[in-house]
Amino acid sequence: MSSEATANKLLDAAQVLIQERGYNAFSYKDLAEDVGIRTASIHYHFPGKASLGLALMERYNDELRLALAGIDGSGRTNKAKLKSFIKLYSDTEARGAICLCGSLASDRETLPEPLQGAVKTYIESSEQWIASTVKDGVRDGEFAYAGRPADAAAALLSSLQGGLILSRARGGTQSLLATLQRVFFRTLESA
Amino acid sequence: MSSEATANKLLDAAQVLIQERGYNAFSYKDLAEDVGIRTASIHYHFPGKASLGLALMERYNDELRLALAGIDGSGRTNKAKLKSFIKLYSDTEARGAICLCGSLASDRETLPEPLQGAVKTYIESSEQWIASTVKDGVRDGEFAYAGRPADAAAALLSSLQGGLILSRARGGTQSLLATLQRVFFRTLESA
DNA sequence: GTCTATACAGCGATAGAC
DNA sequence: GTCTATCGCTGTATAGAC
Repeated sequence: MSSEATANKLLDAAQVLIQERGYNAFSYKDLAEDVGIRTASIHYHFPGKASLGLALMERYNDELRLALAGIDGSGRTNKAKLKSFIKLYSDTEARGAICLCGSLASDRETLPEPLQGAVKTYIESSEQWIASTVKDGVRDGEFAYAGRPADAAAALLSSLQGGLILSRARGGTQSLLATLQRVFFRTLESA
Repeated sequence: MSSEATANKLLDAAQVLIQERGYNAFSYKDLAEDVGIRTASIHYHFPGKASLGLALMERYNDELRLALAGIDGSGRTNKAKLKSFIKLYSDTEARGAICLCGSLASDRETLPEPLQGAVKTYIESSEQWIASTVKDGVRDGEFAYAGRPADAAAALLSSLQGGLILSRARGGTQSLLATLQRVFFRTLESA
């Protein structure tokens, strides 16, 4: 197995485990069993848990950048772009998972500092993109929203992150994220 | 020291630790140091970590019931009541903490089943109270909101829980919760 | 009620063979 | 790259003295 292939498998397994259980409730043993190697071998790819966590969150940030660039290049309306963004979270909800960033943010005080920084980057990137898209939508006459786009962005991201956590805890069958989307667009259509 | 007094001190310390670090990142050693006893003595009050966690969350649910009853008995407007509810979260934000329920909900998959149930109770109680208060506010002409009160409730609670987590992760100086309140009332005033 | 002493499992991590 | 073997530490929990 090439080094990179194994490293990616480790990141995949770690991401699932952190989204399911949190940063402090997964072990090298879990990881080793999922990937099919021994715990000692993990240290060849990542010297410690901190470096694995940082690499994972950096990959997650890269994926976000790629996803947002894809949405921006789609040429759709700003409303449709926001719906695509929310769909990223709906898909996570459908898997019964929470956002990697949200999971790590909950455990923030126990994270190594570089990982805290990567989490912050994810949040800021998301907020900036939402705010920019809301602003464009108002400019193009898609929304009537008279408040600050940055406020709407903070409210949307907060509700999505919180919504994923509450959705799993409620264990309900209906989609909480669909409701959050409805309420958000109602807000944007307020004058 | 009476049994009850020590038990309460243990719950107090555990609550701070869980809100800071999460359920899986605090230990009996932390608890013992905070309260000033030995780890073995904790088992006299709570046979295991699971029973301590459940007792803590049940106390938290009791406090919520009390707080909501106090707000309901205040005779203020529904808008003022909702502001009082949001203030419970603003105060938590000001302490740099997150909600005990939100912290536990993030760790859901690793919690003993009875604790999961208590978390769910907290969420449902909160949503029902918000929905009921929004409904009364619409009836009394305080809001113009034409959507379902339960949807507004889900959106508010999600944004408050997510907002506390994001606020701490951003490490910002300005209050995110104040922004969330502003956006929420803008939504309620939409037709 | 709280203590000392201890059991025992799990953790991340390292050394060195292959 | 992955292995076996092992280290030191920390976790929850128990037994029994006081």
